[in-house]
Amino acid sequence: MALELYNSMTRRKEPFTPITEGYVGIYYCGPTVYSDPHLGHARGPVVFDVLRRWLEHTGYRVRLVSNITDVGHLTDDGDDGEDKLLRRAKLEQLEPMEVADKYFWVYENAMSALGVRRPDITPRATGHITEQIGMIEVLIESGVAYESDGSVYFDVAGWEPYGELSGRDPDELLGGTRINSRSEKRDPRDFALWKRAEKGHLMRWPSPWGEGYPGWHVECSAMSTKYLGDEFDIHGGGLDLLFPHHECELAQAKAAGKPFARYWLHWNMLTLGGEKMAKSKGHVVALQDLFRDYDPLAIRFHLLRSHYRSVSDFSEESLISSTQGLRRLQDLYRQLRDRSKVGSSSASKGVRQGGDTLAEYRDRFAAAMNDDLNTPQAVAALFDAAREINRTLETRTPADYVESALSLFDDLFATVLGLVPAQAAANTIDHAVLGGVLDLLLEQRHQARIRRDFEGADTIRDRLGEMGVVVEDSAQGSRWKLE
RNA sequence: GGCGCCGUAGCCAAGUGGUAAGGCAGAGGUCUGCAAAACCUCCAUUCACCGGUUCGAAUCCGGUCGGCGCCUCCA
Repeated sequence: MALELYNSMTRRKEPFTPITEGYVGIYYCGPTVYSDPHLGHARGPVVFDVLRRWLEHTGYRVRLVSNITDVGHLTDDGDDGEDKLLRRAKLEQLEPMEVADKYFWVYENAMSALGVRRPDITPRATGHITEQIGMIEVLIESGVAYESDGSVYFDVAGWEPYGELSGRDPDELLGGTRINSRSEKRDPRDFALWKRAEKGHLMRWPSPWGEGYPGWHVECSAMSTKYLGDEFDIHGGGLDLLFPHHECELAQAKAAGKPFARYWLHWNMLTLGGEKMAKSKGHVVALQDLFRDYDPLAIRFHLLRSHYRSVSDFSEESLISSTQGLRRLQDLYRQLRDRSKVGSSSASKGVRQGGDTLAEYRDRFAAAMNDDLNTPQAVAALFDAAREINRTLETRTPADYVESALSLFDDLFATVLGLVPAQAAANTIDHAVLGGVLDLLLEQRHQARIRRDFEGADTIRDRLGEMGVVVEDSAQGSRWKLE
């Protein structure tokens, strides 16, 4: 079964066919870096990270581009709105670029903790002023943009398809728009491509229209097409960006003669107590705060346990339940690695396709992922696989079954969903000494148990437990693991 | 007002015409010196409510109630 994705443009699931066979170009809108990232900022990157991994797993070569907005946006639709970055800069007594850089790295580190692989390209708006100016010039030449007193606006009325993505009727947009008599816009619906920099405005660049700074929407049109071509496969973003941001991006790009994105993917909002997380209202859960109490990978897992197009209401209770569930899968993965190491250093590699009784789970996983990235169902398939594997491991342990199970979890759990801590791979080497010492202690404890010195055995277990080392006894002997 | 979405067990959450996935929590059991882990069993005759279509609906249509998003910056 082939991949289908829900395309916001057509409002349907569509079979995914890339422009160039075997290659996929993806762009999604990253954050404006002016304050600490919150949980809502994590959903898109995690979902697109999994999309990218799934595409790669199924044989595509992917180029993933995600921007960083480091030119703030206007805080209101008036001509004298204050820039978010500038406001923050004043608040923190910093250069605007200092603010952007500070929060860029906070964002980067948070995404990294969440197991999000870095995009292939992370373009910053301030690094692409030239491209943006170039695109604006094309739009002016085409007659769909006009200069007005040092600023440039897109002429919405002059672009017939406007509204095609969001399903909005341009004529009805007038209704709710405030009439501003002193506006330099010809039409209240027109949006800024370039803004004249007033005196004291810190971020400014020279342009054919005087010193100023780019409008918000144009950066994405310019940077996505620069790195992915005038037409590319997938454009993503939060549902809250559908209008006006993506509508405007699309209008600009098409008016400049670029076919632009073929599939538009929008992830839905995260809510807190039923209300959308919003920085402006302080109604957010900061990622840094969550990281103090929860494993970042559990947060990643939690995000994948709901479908990206559904609203997901966040609570610590639900995150705890995800933490528990993830632990079960990770424990099994660890055990499979241990068993594989012990049992089959020589015979393993070639045998795995022989007795793959777990193919059913791979198929279910694939079917779920191909169905518009239904990660909740994919995860469910893994839980079912885990139960069967655990059951089998209790009774008999054919070497190829262990290899087959490990292969399944390597591919789907570790590689595609990215739910294994990065250092796990290096664990065996880094912890060689630690492991040896722990094995020695467990041997001592085993001797104590044989003597029926349970007090002594329990002391070892308890002391290790205090250090974060969990000891588990089984028919095959005792195991330790780091919590 | 315009456009759109949602309401599934204690909690989280799939399923959008064929008779309710999965996770967490909970109960009982197996194993164990104990514990942990794991496994087994149980846990929604029912999908906000009312009508309709259909052999058959959580899924389609109409209505009611409740909640939310976008239309201004927003992941």
